[in-house]
Amino acid sequence: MYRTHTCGELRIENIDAVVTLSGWVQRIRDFGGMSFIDLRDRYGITQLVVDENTDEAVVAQLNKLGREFVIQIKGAVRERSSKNLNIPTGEIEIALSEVKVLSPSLVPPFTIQEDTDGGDDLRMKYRYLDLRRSSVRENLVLRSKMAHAVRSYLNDRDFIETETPVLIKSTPEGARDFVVPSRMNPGEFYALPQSPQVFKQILMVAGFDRYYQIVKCFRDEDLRADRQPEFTQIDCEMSFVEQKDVLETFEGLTKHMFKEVLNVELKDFPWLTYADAMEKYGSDKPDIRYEMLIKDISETAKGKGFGVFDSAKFIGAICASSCSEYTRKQLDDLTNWVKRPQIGAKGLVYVKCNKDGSFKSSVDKFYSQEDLKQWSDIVGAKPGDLIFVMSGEKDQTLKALGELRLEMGNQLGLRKKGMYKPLWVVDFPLLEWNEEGNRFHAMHHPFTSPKPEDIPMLDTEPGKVRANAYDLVINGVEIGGGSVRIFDSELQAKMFDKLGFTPEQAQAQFGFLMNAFKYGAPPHAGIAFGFDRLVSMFAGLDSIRDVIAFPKNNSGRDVMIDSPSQIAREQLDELQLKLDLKGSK
RNA sequence: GGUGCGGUAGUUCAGUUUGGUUAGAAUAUCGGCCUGUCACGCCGAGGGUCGCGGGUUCGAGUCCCGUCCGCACCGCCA
Repeated sequence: MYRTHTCGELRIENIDAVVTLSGWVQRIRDFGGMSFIDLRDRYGITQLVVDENTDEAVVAQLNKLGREFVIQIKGAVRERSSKNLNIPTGEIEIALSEVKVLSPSLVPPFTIQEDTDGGDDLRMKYRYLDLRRSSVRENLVLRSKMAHAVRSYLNDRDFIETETPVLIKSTPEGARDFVVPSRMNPGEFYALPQSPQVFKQILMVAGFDRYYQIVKCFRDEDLRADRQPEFTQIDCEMSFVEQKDVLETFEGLTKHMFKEVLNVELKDFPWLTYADAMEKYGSDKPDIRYEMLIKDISETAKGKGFGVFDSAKFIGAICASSCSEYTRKQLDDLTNWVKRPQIGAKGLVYVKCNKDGSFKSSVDKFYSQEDLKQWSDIVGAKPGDLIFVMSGEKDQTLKALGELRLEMGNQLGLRKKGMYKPLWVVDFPLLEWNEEGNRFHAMHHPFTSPKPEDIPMLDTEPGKVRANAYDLVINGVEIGGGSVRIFDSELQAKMFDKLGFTPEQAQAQFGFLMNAFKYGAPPHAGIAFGFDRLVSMFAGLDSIRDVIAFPKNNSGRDVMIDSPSQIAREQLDELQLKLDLKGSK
């Protein structure tokens, strides 16, 4: 028997018990005449003690121990003479009577403790050591709890958890696919799913009525702190429902998770149309923990002789509270910040609303105090506030103001951790124009149903057609999205036509789905949540890497197992594949 | 594909702006002392391809060019 107790278990009640423990040596504190060893496992740390009463054979073995050795020990539980009330086991210690090394350890390349000295790269290479640290482990425990909360909520509501295949078919729409060659079908490839989308819709045709799956999805696109090539979705679909039914169910799921896991009670989620989100926040995933709304001041700002504004399609402003004392340097820094290529603004106009009620702006030459007062009224500025104005093409300007709004939110500490403000963004456009392909792309995916009242516009103004598509946004993070689906094969065929598919292409790519729709498809709708993002939000982290046991780095590499890697010539031969690498490697 | 920041003891970093003696600190490791620590303490030791390649210079961790790697972001992500 390796242990009678875990290292997090023993308390003052266990005094005098003779116990066996196993775990890792966290640290040895050697006082010459006596020594303390912290023994660690997943459950906690228990202090072992060696003193003048300890058997000499045991004392002799101490010299051989080092950090991260796995040992098994036996000893009597006793009360500490000097207690540590910071840890649950801090009132007791084990007087060692036996020590056995189960497995020695090399000196680890970084310290296994809360504030590790290891950098990200090194931690990933030795992820098995990094995972021994309690904070990383706790993130994964949190993840497990959240998955449990998802399953209990959905199981209670008659959802059926169903697995869908991972080796599927490549499609040209959307993200790049990861592809897998098929040995038995030379020259042909599977693709890994970007989402189980078509399978869950077919499960609805099959009459499953309510489906869910916590499932890996794959996209061969560049990575970010919140984007991994393989990631996990809570994927769901429901039959005989309308948009509001889906939103209700998954607002309920979200509230359930917050309550069960974080003990946070969320209020009902507001709805915001995509159009309003863009107008007010310059983003389709607004952070509504704070106001600072974008206001249109085009009317009052034009026609005063300031050429930049006079020629602009749109002039927008936001108001930063209590920032009128911003220095020249701070304003210059912000101006440079919005001029970076990532934002791409041409410039930034400011208006300081001085505490005495006067105004000082970077465009005083063109605008009177009365003009500036008008702007300040529109944005609702008070004396002591600072107004930022940007102009240009409407969509670009709104987005730039949205970025500035987020930056000011950061600077002013308005984006508070531990405060959660969810909302539904609804009525997304069905299509968006793609300059590169010179055609419309589905904004959500090609199975999304247009709003019935907008269907006539499909032929006249496709860009204006709204979809029954929705996103769940929390604190400016897109947590999930979904839509009411098309369940009519005719309308689905029309959608493919609008997306530039020939009937033959549509049939080849998605014929199985349109055929399925010909055999009695129920109205259905669904949603998928990005599980990793949700876990990282619950953990208070900005990156999803620390809530994934074995994440990939910025270049899509797993530095621990060193993948991707080359494969043997024999494997290529078996697949009848030949490499033709362009650059040198 | 693009922009920015970074790469110096096992590790995390300082040193680079303004080129100049033997490249430092903390921590880790090893040795010594220590009976109540829990980030133990004290004393000592070892430990460096300054990412790599080229250039400028009497002299390069420091300046220039190239390149590789890491991180963040833009593009991309239906």
